[in-house]
Amino acid sequence: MKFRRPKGTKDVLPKDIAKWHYVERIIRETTELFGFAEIRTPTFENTELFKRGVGTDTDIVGKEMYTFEDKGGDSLTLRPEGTAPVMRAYVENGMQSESPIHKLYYLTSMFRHEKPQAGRYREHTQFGAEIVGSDHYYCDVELILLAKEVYNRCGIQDFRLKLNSIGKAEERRNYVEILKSYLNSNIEHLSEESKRRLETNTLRVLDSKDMNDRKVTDLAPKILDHLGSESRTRFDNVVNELSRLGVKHEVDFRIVRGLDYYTDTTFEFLSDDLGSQDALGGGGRYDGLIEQLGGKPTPGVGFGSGVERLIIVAEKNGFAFGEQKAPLVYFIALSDEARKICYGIMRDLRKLDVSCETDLLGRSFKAQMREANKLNCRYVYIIGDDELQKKKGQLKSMATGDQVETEFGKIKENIE
RNA sequence: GUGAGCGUAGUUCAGUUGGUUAGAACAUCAGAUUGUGGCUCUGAGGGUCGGGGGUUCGAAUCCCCUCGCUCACCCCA
Repeated sequence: MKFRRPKGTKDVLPKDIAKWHYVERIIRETTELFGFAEIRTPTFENTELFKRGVGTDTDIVGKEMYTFEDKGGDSLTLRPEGTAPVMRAYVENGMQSESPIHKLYYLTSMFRHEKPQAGRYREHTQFGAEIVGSDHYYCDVELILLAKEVYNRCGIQDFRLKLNSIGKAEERRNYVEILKSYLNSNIEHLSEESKRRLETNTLRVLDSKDMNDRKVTDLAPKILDHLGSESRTRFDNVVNELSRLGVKHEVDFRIVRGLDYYTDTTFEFLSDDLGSQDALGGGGRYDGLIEQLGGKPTPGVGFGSGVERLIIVAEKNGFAFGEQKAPLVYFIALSDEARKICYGIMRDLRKLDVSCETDLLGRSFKAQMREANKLNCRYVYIIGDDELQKKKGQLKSMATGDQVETEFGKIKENIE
């Protein structure tokens, strides 16, 4: 019997891990530079949280959740998205009474039962940031700036930023009625999927890729023309501020997002280096969510961004990730007695933060030299019978080939 | 859930109209005069040809079923 990893999951092997560490570091450093603090929530939550927060008509909740019953009969779900859990934690821990505003970020796995394809996994890593407690338009801008800065620092320059506003709940309800009647009058041109969606999640008809759907929606009434003055002003402020700060963007009425909690600003970052799944990240404002989860009415805005996709795009752009660090000194012992001496020297060096390792297979001298070379060690330290006698080993630089007799206790002084 | 393409050593791939013990490169390991890496040379290990069934004297090759992978639809990060 052969075991395979579950469909849609991945193994990150040692040869690729340096890449992940590097990107994770950029994400954390950049996000903290903007004054965000990390928050960690459980890998699974009560299923009801996502039904309530994300919405039962969404694809995520409707057909993509990993839901199971535990031994106590509770229905639990592996986190399919980051915002609802963070807001649950915000409310549950009374964070609003610590401070009127919180800037939070996360970097963790998300789980969705989808059919895997390029850039789409069943377990994927997302970093996201949320600003809770303020409805100031600059919050929206700040988050966009943060995402942009992370992308830039990963060598990604040529992504597209698309923006839209879907207004406040009531404005959207009114608009949806207008859109519905327009779509109904053109229903014979719509795809089957869009016909179904027309009733369940009308806005989503707008982001259909179907050519015929697009012909219909191109001429559909636009939500931006149906916003109240407050929403309209906020949207104009966001757009103008982005322009003023030199952030390229385009307004696109199709950016409606698939989660129910969004209000007002919505945005997506798209890349051409990603095949069919072209979203690098996306987000928006969710002013009703916290109330929905039982908290006091509190505004919030956030985004999520796929780390696998970020790495894919960075790689395509030839980004130089760091390399795995090689041990500095490789110890070669030519006898059992010499080996014991090595173990002691290595213990002492490691206390001094000098990285070192030695052969664990009892291999030949030549094989050990080869190993040191393959690992890219800067030095080898050789102890044979002569060296045991003199209590001085041979410290050899792999780059120059130079070799100097060095006392057992004086290796650190003779390297670097 | 729907559709298309692809499954041969660890990896990337060859494999002639079905015909002997299924190959190469890279990788791995070992050796090339006594205790010195990279380059080179020599050699070794490693495959139930995704799995099952069928046709045939004979199947990696033909047929059927099945599983897996990949990409697209869908959806999103």
